Parts: sequence; C-alpha cells; structure tokens
Amino acid sequence: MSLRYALLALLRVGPLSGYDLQKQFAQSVGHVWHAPDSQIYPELRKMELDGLIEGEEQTRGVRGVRRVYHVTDAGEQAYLAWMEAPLDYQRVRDPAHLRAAYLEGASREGALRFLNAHIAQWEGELEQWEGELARIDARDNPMLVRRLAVTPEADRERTIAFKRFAYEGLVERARIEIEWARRGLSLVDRLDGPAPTPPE
Amino acid sequence: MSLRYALLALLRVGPLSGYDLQKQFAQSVGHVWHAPDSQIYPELRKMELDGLIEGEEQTRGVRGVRRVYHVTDAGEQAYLAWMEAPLDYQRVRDPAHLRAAYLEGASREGALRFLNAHIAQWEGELEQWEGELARIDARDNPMLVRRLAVTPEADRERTIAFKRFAYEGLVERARIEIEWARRGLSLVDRLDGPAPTPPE
DNA sequence: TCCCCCATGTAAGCTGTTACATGATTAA
DNA sequence: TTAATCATGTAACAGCTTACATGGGGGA
Repeated sequence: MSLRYALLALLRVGPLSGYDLQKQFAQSVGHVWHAPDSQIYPELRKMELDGLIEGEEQTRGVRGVRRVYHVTDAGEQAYLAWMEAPLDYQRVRDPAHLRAAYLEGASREGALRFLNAHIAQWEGELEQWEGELARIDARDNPMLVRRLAVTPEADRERTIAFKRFAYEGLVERARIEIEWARRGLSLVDRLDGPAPTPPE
Repeated sequence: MSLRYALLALLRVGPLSGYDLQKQFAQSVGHVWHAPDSQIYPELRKMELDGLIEGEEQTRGVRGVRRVYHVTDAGEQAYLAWMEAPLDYQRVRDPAHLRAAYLEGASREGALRFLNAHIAQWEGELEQWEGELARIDARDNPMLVRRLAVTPEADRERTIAFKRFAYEGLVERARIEIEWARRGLSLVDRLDGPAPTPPE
C-alpha cells in the first residue's frame, strides 16, 4: 500500500501526468520505493477510482492525449492520515543474510563471488543515495525545488532536514553492508587461505 | 525463489516432516527468511513435484498420517548450484525511509510515534538476532547441533564462522536502524522543541 | 523518412498474506 | 473429557515482475 502514498507525496507538490510522474518518481521517491511504470499507471487509475486523485485529459498535438492528475481533498486527507498511522513492517526476508548463514555450502570461489557482488550491489545504492544527499544540499532536485517553492518559509528547514535524515540513514545502511561483506572476504581468506587472484 | 533453498538448507541436515520443518524453520532460518506454514506446506509439495525432495507417508497412531521429506540428489545439486549462483537483489522498497523522507507532512506527535515504533521494531529484531548469536556460541540451537553432528570435523569451524558472520551483520543492521531513529528523535526535538512527555 | 521520446497501458505468472478449515493424538 | 499440540492444508486477495503491445509527436 505504500506505492500510492509515494505517488501522493509527489502529486501533492503539483499536478503531473502519469508519464511525468513516472519520470520524477525514478529520481526522487523511487530511491526509497521502486516502482516500474507498469505498476504506476494502473495504480493511478485505482487511486482515481478511490477518489484520491483526479485526472484531466489534455490534448497533445492533434490527436495525442495525456491525463494530468491532481490530488483531491480526500487524497490529501488520506496522505496525512497515513503519515500519522503506524507503519506495517514486513517480515524479514533477506536473501543475502540467508545465503551468508549457510555459506559453508558454497565453494571458496562461490563465497567470494557472493561477497563481491554484495559489495558491488551496495556500492551502487550508496552512490545513488550519496548523490541524492548532495542534490538535497545543493537544492538541485527538480521535485525538491518545486516542493520548497510551495512550502511556507517556516517549514522549509523541516522539509530539508527530514529529507537529509532519511538519506543519511540509507547511506549508513549501505556502508555497513559493504563493511560487513568486506569482513566476509577476510573471513574466507582466514578459513580457506588467501585468494589466488585477489579481487580488484 | 529463496524459500525452497531455505527449506533445503534445513532438510539437508536430515529428514523432517512438514510440521517439524515448520517448527525448526521458525527458530533457525526463519530469522532471516520468514515463511508461514500456509506457504511451507504447498512449497514442499511443489518441491516434491520438481524432484528436489521426496516424502514418505508415515502412520501416526491409528489413522494419523505425516509426510517425512528428505532431499534427493537433484535437490542437493540444486541447492549447491544456488549457492554458486548470483543472488537476485530485490529493488529497494523501504516504507520506513519513505516515510522519513516526507516526515514534514506528519505532526510532531506522529513523527515521534513513527520513530519510537521504528526503534521498538528493530529492538525486537535485535533481541532475536543477539539471542541467536548467543545460541550459536553456546551450540544451543537444535538444528545447528544436528548440522554439526553430520559435518566433518574439518568443516565445523567454517559452518560456525559463517553462521556467526551472518547474524553479526543482522545485529549491526538493527543497531544502526535504532541509532538512526534516535537521531531522528533528537532532530524532532531540535525542530519542534522538546516533547512534553518524553518517551520512556 | 526515420528515430527517439512521449504516453499509456495489458496479461500472465509468481510470491506472499490473511483467514479459514479439518481432523487426529496425547497428556492432564 | 477437554485442551493442547500434532498435522496438513485451501481460498481469496494483494502486490510485484516481466514481457508484450500500441501509437502519436517532433526534430534531423
């Protein structure tokens, strides 16, 4: 159910078409909640049915059409209610730690491949999130700029502070995943002797 | 697809009925990969159809029946192949950091509730994982003891070491989540003034 | 005229959740 | 005899993935 609130968070800033929304999504809230366009378009339709948003058809050229959505009062209230409500935490389902817990079943090479892939995976995420932190500080994200433009001066610090806070948490998480996997590499070396071809 | 490998990891130690498996699951691999029994029983049936395991019907009392499963050669090979194969990482979908990033939309009370619930959530996980770490060190987990009993002496250190490694990672993760949320509490205090009723 | 971007979806399938359903055995 | 535990499921639904499908607009 988080997807619709992620979409509302963006739409609250101002009306957007499904396409624009999906583009903005990828470079803002998509950093914490991924969704492909094949999920976004139907969800927007459902949200409209539920009265959270309304879409207006706009013509584009001669025969092109696009739907521009805006948040209704009911949508605004649903968003604020979600913000006050407890989150439902998913039960843990962590493939990397599952594999790590039974890594004695892998060959030394398999273990090293796994750990290096884990490092690469989280270095990728880290780069994304550090980039976003830098863009927050530089006020260099289009959605954030639009949001700040419609935010009363008194609330801007708050808005920025929470955004920084969220991304700082993500960055720290990526860092400990990387450190953990590096310790795993050392562990494999200790248990099985050093690798013949050291990983770059 | 991880569930079947989690189940294979347990069954490889020795044959178990669906019921026993499900009980052992909850206190071992279930710490990293949750699954309810309503998912385990059908999955076992599917794994049998796929030839990874075989079940034998045993009578229990006069008319009771239970199926005891063991891993086939094909199952063993599928498990080892999975251990060597790259993991597929799920795209990020993190409700807590999603909410944190837009926490300016919450009231001060809502923000505090969210952060305190986050702390409580991860303290619960932390307790589980620290408990499991202690049980690993004390050789006090039934499945681990059975596993070590069928593991050649030379591989026991490896088995223990990887299990510790996995749970250490989980413990660290829980700790930084808690620290992060505590910093969030301070941030709310700084932005909105201290809470009238400080959280216990 | 061709290609890239704009624009919006559908369909099949898998995984997981929640709730419900059923009956047997065993110990108090 | 009653309750706990053993034992095994089914059904409906939600959410997400992957692949496929279609066509218009605008610039080189």
